[in-house]
Amino acid sequence: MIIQKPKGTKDLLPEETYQWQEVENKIKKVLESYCYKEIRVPVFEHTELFQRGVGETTDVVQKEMYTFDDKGGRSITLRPEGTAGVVRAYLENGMASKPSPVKLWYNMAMYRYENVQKGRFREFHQTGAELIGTSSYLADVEIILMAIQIFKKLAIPNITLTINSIGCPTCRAKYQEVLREFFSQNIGQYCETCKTRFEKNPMRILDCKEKKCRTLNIGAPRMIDYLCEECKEHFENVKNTLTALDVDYEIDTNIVRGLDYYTKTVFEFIDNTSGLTVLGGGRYDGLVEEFGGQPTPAIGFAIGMERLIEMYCENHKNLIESIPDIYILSMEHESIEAIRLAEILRKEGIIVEKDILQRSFKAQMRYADKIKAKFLLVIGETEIRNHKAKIKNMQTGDEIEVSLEKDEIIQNICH
RNA sequence: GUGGAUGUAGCGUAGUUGGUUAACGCGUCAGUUUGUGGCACUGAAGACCGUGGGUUCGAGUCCCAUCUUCCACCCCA
Repeated sequence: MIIQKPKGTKDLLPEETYQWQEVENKIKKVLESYCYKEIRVPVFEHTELFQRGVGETTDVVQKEMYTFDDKGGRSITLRPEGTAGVVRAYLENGMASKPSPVKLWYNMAMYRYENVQKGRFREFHQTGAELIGTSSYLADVEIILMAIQIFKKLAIPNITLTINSIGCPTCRAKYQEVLREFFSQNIGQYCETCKTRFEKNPMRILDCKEKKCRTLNIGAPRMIDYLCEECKEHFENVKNTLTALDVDYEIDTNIVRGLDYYTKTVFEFIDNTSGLTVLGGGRYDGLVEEFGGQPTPAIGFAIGMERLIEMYCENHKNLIESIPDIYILSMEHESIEAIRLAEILRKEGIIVEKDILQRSFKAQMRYADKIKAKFLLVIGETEIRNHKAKIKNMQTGDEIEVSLEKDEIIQNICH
């Protein structure tokens, strides 16, 4: 083996591809039932889009982007997430003047230069939804409900919905001051990364996994206690409505999303078995404006497809693959007739396999069996002369004589 | 970026204290004489033992480096 696939990438073999399609189709049905429309945007964008959208200080932008100069000297980046590109497309294509709200969904590959581990790849896929043009808590509720429906549709158990509010820029700035003050008391005892976080983004310290930091964090001020009136009311409305709708959720005041554009409501769906986040999302009321549009509130989420499918397959072992309806067995003298018949049947939507290796009769029989062909038709000299042949049911071994007419053949293999 | 484990035919494995043509199972292909598969039997193809150095008369077996895969930190979906 001279060349192997780049680190963090995956080949999807036919078996898995069918599994993916199954999951993708189910998700699509849910999304479309909420009137979301599919959008596809470029794999690469100008680097600046992500720097401004995702945020200069985030890890994603600072150390995880696939960035390069193209031959024209432009700085290009492989998308590390979907929202920035979708919002860019929304503005660039004048979708702001479509009836509001604009509801979009996507299923796209993402690229992040990270170290590979469980549920983490350098090329991975996200299916996401973006709801642009409403600040109402009803939007938050709808998008969370839609996420829940996806898990229901896929019959995936054992997930927890956690929500939090990280406020708007105004109240968050105030909170960060308070937080800095709290941390400054014994910042010396924190781990090294937390010390740099203290300067860059103190909220991240809350998310630290180090034991000593965790204990130091006890009693830290919580964002939700510092929300401004508007943010507070919004969050209350979201919570109350979810409760009224019998939605189970937990409030996790430590959820700090890694992308800078989030505001107000943020939420995650956690796989209780692996502890990984399979779906994450939140409001991003400032992003459209950041990209030069009119101030436009929006909310969205993204599902980690590799993680989701991993969960799905634990509960669904059934394999779907396309197997031939019929195998046409013929020797070389009759190959023209066999090809003609195969073409006619395929035109009718029948899945047909036939010999293209010029194998012996017996080898063809064996092959038909191995590929699990449902029926078998032998075309030989006598069959062509009499315009009649036997269709064999490969499971039962029964044979029925039919004329070599497509209708009669189809009739006998479709039921 | 840091730390730990891993790497032998398509897949799963065996390879004894370093010693001649690297073994087995599954799979693949072909055959077991008249046009009917699944079983069984026979045979074949397929591995420069992840890669590159080094030690040695001699390395899949020892040493170093590097890459991959897996796991943890970090971060995220």
